[in-house]
Amino acid sequence: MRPTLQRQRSTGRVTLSDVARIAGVSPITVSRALRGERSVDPALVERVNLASAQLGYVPDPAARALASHRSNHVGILIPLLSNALFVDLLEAAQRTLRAGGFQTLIGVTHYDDAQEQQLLQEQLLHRPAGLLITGLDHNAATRALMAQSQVPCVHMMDLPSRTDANTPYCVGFRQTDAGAALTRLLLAGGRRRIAFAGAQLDPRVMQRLYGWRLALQEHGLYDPGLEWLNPAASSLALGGAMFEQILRQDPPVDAIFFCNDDLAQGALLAALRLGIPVPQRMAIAGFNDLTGSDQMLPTLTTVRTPRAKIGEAAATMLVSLIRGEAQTLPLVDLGFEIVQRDST
Amino acid sequence: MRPTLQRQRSTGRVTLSDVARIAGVSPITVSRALRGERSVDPALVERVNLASAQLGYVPDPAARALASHRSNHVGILIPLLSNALFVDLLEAAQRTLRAGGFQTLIGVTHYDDAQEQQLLQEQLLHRPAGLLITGLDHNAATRALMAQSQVPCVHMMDLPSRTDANTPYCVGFRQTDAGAALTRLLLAGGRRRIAFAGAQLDPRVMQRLYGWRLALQEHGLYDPGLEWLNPAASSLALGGAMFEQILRQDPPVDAIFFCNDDLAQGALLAALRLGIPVPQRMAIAGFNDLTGSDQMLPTLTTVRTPRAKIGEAAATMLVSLIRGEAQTLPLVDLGFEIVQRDST
DNA sequence: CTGAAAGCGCTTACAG
DNA sequence: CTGAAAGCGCTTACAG
Repeated sequence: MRPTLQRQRSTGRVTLSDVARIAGVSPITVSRALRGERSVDPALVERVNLASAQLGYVPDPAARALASHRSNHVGILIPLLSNALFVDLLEAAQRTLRAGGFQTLIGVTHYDDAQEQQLLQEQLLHRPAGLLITGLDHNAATRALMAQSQVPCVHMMDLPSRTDANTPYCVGFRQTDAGAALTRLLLAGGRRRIAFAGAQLDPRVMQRLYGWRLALQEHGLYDPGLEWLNPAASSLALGGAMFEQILRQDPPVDAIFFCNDDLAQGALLAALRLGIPVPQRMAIAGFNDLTGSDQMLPTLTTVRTPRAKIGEAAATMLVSLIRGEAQTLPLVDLGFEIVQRDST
Repeated sequence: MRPTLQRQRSTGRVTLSDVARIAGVSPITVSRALRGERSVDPALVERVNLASAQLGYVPDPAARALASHRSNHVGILIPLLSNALFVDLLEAAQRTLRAGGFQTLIGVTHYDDAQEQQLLQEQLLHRPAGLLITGLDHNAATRALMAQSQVPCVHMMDLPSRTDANTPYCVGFRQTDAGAALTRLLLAGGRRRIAFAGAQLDPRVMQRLYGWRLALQEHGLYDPGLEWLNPAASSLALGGAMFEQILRQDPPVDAIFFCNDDLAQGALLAALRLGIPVPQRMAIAGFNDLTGSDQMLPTLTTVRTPRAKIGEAAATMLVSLIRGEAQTLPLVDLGFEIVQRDST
């Protein structure tokens, strides 16, 4: 016997053809049965499933992607991992997507348009089945990439101010309303000079700012001098520094609405350090209800945002878009909750 | 003319063959030139690069993975995203891997062996080029999967206690030494009854515990009653609760070594709430130097761990393993740094 | 409802 | 140093 000239490239991997052989059908039928395509004889589906389980068959994602021009990846784009908010969003989305059989590709944009575009481009190379992206504001290049790719996409966190025929799929809550609601709580508590302290200045912070502005204007208490905006990243240290600045303002401020809890926590610690009584001399409120806000001294009044629910609902919506299932509304408002504690 | 019977499946995508045609060489030569394989005429490489740039060619990762049995994915396994420690580790690793042209697949194990195994299995389906995994302790099934897969792997955070021929690739620092060093600092400050408060009880926490034990034994001050271990997840609230418990211990404790900064921060807040003077009545120390520890009142003494450096160095090591470059030592010790502040 | 053929876009294994 | 052929493991597009 001469040596076999067969070219050996096969890994020991179980393939579709192996399943087909055992089930006694063609490979295409196996493919269809396993993907749950209708129009396959239920009896054959049964045989295919049996053979597949018996052999421990698992489809090769690369082969599938190459043939179908669509992978089982879902790209997720978030601004930061250092804000617990986005970690909660991400974990919930990832859990839901995994359950649906998708692999997540995570891109951290650092609030940078160029990085966002670059990350999207890299994700698109993998022909993702879907995209989950934070926010509604993206530059033209990014929007063009998304549109060209034809990949289903759900936006998280923000909701458009008005709905029309072109409304993108989005799951979130109304940041402006939340900002206004928190401000009204402070007003109801008798505060008159309420400052807004914002960092990062991303679109969601700006929407909270608008909400705050609206609420003050309703009462004729708006003063541009009460806007303290710093483009630096949000942190405890920055919150402390902003608190000290605002404390020196004249006429005196009697409440501060920080755009994120870490700033507010930093302010609370600074107040402790300086011996400023909170809420007597100064009321302090935050946003997001992050870890530790209920442990501070005094405990922090804030807005609880439903980021885990948003991540889950956005992923669920995306999966049903990918599967081409009947879609309900493109816009899901998950609301928010004011959490009043001792700092106001 | 009869209609063309050509089957239309092509996307408008630029392929290797397009580049080959323009460059006037065979597709295989393009493939080799672009992958930087040596043994291609430099003049041809030049032509290929030109043609490739001109057409804006980008290789299809799925086709590449299918043909070569290796994707450009790198799997990363970390326990949690809710501990800032792992976020820093992840971000640094991901940045380095992206620069090397790899896509990361992130799996969050929640300190659960079954989840870890499941996530690894899913990642392995994608035939990753490499693996980055947290810690050295994994169950038999996980170890078997890693070994079978033959995928290069680097372990992060931990270092094995002894080195032998089978030492896995790892980048981290000696947790035991760090635990002992921090304890010795407390001893040097005159503390005699030093409690260890641990949560989560993962392998790294246990190593810190051993270090603490060693240091106390050196001074004949070890007492098993000083070990406060709680398997629950680490949090500010838990730190506060543990502080209150330990405070009531008799004979009284004069210092507490918390296994993670969030516990210590919670303890500091509880002390403030209860009016317990820190460090006079009780010294408090943490571990990791997380965000906010330098903002607390008093500021927190802790151990600064080089997680960003670990992520970067581990990724760099992995990339060179993937590329088959000459390897230096399989073990990289990045050390740690004691940060003495006002709480001790 | 089912299948034979072709193709997705690369790389491997040979050969020269 | 270079290439023609085959193959990776699936799915698409036709046809019946």
